[in-house]
Amino acid sequence: MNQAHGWRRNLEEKYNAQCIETKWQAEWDKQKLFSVKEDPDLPKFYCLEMFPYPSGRIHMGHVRNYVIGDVITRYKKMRGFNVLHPMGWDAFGMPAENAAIKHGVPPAKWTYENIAYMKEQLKKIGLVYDWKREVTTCSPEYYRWNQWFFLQMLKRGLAYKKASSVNWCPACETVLANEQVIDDGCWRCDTTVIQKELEQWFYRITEYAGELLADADTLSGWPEKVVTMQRNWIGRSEGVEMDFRISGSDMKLRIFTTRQDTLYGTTFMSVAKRHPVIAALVRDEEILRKINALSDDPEEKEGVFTGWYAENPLTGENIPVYAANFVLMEYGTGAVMAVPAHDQRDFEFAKKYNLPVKTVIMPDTASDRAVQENGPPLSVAFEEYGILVESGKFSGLSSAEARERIADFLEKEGLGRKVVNYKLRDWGISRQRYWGTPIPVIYCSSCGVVPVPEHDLPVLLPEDVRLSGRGASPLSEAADFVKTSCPECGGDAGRETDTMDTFVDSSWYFLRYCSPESNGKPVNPQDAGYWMPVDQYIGGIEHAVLHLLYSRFFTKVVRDLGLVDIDEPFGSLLTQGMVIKDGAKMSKSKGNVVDPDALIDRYGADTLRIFSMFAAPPERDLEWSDKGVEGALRFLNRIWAFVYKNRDILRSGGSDQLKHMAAYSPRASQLLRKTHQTIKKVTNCIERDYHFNTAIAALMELINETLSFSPSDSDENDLLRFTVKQVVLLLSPFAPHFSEEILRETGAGETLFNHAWPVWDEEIAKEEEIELVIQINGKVRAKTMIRAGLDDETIREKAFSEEKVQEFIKDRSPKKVIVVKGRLVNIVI
RNA sequence: GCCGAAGUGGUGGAACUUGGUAGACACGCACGGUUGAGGGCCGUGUGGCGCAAGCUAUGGGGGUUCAAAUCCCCCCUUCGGCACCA
Repeated sequence: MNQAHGWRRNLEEKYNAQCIETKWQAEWDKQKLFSVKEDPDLPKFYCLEMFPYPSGRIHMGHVRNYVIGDVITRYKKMRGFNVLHPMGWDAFGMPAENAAIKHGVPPAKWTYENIAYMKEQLKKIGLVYDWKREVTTCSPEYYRWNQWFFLQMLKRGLAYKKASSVNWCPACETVLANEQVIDDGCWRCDTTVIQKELEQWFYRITEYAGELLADADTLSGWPEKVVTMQRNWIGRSEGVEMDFRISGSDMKLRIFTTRQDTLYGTTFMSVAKRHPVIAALVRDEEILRKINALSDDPEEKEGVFTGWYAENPLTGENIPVYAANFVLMEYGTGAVMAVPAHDQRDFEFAKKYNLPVKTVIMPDTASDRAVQENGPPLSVAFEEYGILVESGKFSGLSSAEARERIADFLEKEGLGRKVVNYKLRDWGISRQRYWGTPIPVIYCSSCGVVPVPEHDLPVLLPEDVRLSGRGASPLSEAADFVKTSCPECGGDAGRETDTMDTFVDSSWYFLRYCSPESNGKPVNPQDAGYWMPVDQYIGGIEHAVLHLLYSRFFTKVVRDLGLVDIDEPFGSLLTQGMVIKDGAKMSKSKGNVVDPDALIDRYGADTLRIFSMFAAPPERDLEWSDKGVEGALRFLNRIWAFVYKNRDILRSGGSDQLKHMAAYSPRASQLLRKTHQTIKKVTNCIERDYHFNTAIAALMELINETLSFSPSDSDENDLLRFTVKQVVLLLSPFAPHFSEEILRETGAGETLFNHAWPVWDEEIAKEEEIELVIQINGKVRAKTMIRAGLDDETIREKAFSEEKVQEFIKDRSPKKVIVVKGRLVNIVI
C-alpha cells in the first residue's frame, strides 16, 4: 500500500506514454512475471509466435504478429492459465552471409548484434516473454541437436544421400527444396530456379506422407485454407502400377495410372525424356538427338517416337512408345499409358502426331451419350467417369467399379499392383552455404560415408572462414575444418562441407522452448509432455506448406524417437494478414515502411498496440493509417484525462460492495449495466475468434458512456471506481503499461497480471427495456420502448396501439402478425 | 484451367456463428464552441435522393421467406494457392 501511495503523488495530468512504459517494462522484467515453470495443478497454455530471422530491425509485420501473441498471453494469464510464451531467433541464413561478403563483418558478429538490438525493440513494444527460454539457432548448444537429429534419422534410414536433379538458385548459389520454389522462383530472392544434377542429403518426409495427410483431418484449429494447401501439396492418389512388355526386347515399361478403367483405350505410351528405357534401347543417334532437343515449354506438347512398341497386357495390342516433354520423371514411374480419348494431354498429343483415339468410356446419362455418339468427333477428351465400352469383359461397368475390378484382376494375374502415389517429394536439406548447421558426416576413402559419433557433437561451424561469395560450399575452402580423421579406421578423411537447410532449425524449436537447458537430449520428454502441443501458434500464411509441414514431419519423427507423445505440434493456428500501406505490402523497395521505433517514440507502445489490434481482425490484411494511430492515442488520452479529473474519487477507498441495480439512479444503473455488458462482449470477442477489433470497439463504447458520468454521491463514487477498474482490466492485454499505471490509481497494490479477468453478471447485463421495432410488410414503420420480457400478446397489442401503425393499417385487417420476442413485430397486410 | 477466400458509406471496419432496426467503433469531412491565431480539445451532424412525407441502398441477376448483408442458384470483379502429378 505504501508503494502505491508513493506512486499516487506522481500522477501526471498529461498521459506521458514513454515515461510510463519504461517504468513498467523495467518492473515486469524485474518481477519475471512471465517466467514460468511446469505446474501440473494449473491448466497450461502454450502461446507461440513464429520466431524472427534477426535481419537487423523489427518491422510492422513482426509487431502485429507479436502483439497478437502478447495479447493472448496476457489474457490467458489473467484467466488463470500457466502460460508459456517464449521467444528466440531463427539465426542461421543467407543475409548474415551476404552481409559478410559485402561489408566484411563476420556472420556471427552481425547476427548477435542484430539479436541484441531487436531484443530491445521487442521489450519496447511491451511484449512479455519468458526470456530464460530464449533459443538462438546459430549457437552450438542449439545446432548440435540438429546434428543429433540428423544422426538418429540416418540410423533409421530417414536421412539418405542421393544424386538427383535438384532446384538450384543461381543467385543464392544453393539448392532449394521443392517447397522452397514458388512459381519457378526462389522463395527468398525470387530468382528463377534452374535444375541441376547434384548429390544431396534428403530427409525422407515421404515416409510420413500418409500420416501427414491423415492427420491433416485432425487440425480443426487451423484455417481450412492452410490444411487444404497441405493436402494438395502432399497430393495423394490411388491407382495401379503395371508393366507393359516392350516388343522385341526383354525389358518392361512400368507405368502408374489412376485410370485403369481406361486401359482398353490406350493407343500409345509416353515416357519422360530422361527415362532409363531410352538410354537402354534407343540406338539411333538421330532419335536421341531429337529427344534431347525436346522443349520444356509447358504450353506445347512435343514428342519423339522411340522406334519401339509396347504390348498392352490386356489386349495384346502393340502400341508405339514416345518420349514426351510433358511426362515427369519425378512422379510415378516416369512413364504413362496414353489414353487420348480420356486424357486431355494425351488427346492433344494424339491430334498432333495423328495417333488413334479410342473411346472406352461413355457418359452415363442418356442425353450426353447421344451427343457423343451422333455428334462431331471429339474436340476435347472426356475425362469424367462413365460407363465402360469396348473393354472386353469389363464393358458395361461404371468407371468406379471398373477401377476396382481391373486393379484386382491385374493383381491376380500378376500384371500389376495397387499403389498409392504422392506428389510430396523427399526434403532436400543440403545447402552449399556457410551460415548453417554442418552436416555431421565424414567421408573416408576406405570406409565411405561415416557418421560423426554422437559424443563428438557438435561439429562446430568454424568462425574464421573467408567468404568470397564465389563458388559453392564455402566450408570446402576451410582446410582445417575439412581435414579430419575417420572415426572408424582413423585414417585421413574429409568432412561434409554442405550445411543444413535452415528450415531444419525451425522444425523443432518449439520443442526446445519446453526445456531449453536439457542436456542429454534435445527435449526433455517430461517438460514437453507438460507443455506440448502449442495451444496457439501465430504467424504468416507464407509458411502454409514450408515451415508448417516440416514441423509436422519433425514432430512425428521426434515422437517415434520416443521424446514426445503427441502427433501434431500446433493445436490452433492463426495466420495473420499482412500490413499494407498505400495498397501494397510494406517493403523497403516500395518505400512505404513505417518504423515501429519512431512510432513508439512519438505515440508510445500502447498506442501502437491499440491501433494494430483495432484496425482489422488479425487474419485480415491491415491497412496502415497514420490518422488511425492518432485516433488510438486520443482514445487513451480521453481515458487518462477522465481518470485525472476524478482522481480524488478513484483514490478514496470506498466500498467494493456495489448496490443492487434498483438502488441506483437510472443514469447510474445504466452505466453498471453497460459495464457488465462490455465485460461480456470483450470476453466473447476474444474467446470466440480473437477479434480484438470488436473487443476494443466495445471498450470504446463503454468509455464514451463513462466520460459523461459524474457521480453525485458515495454510492456512485463506488460505481465509478468499479467501472474504471473493469475498463482498465479489460484494456490491459492491449495497453498494458497504460492499464498498469491507472490500476494503481484505483487502489491496487499489485500488478495487473495477478488480477483475475473480470466476470459479468448475466442478470445485471440484461436490458430492462428494449426498443420494439414495428414493421408493416417488412418495412420499419415505428419504434417504441417496451419492458423486456413481455409476452407475445402484450407486445402485439403495444404494436397495434401505435398511432403510426394505425395510420398504415387504416381499415385493412392484418393477414398475419409475426412477433419476435424482444425484437420486433411484423404486421402483414 | 482447377481450388479457395473476399466484395457493405469518402476510408478502415461492424452486424453473417443464430435470417429480424444495415453501417457499431474509428478515421475523414462539415458546422459550432474554446483560442490572439493555428494546432489541440469539446459539442453537433454525417450512406444516397428529397423541403418534407417518404423512397432507396450491402458487386450484378434470380430464388426461398412475413422478413435476406446473412440461406440457395447463376454471373461479374479482386486477391491468394496449385498448375502438365498421369
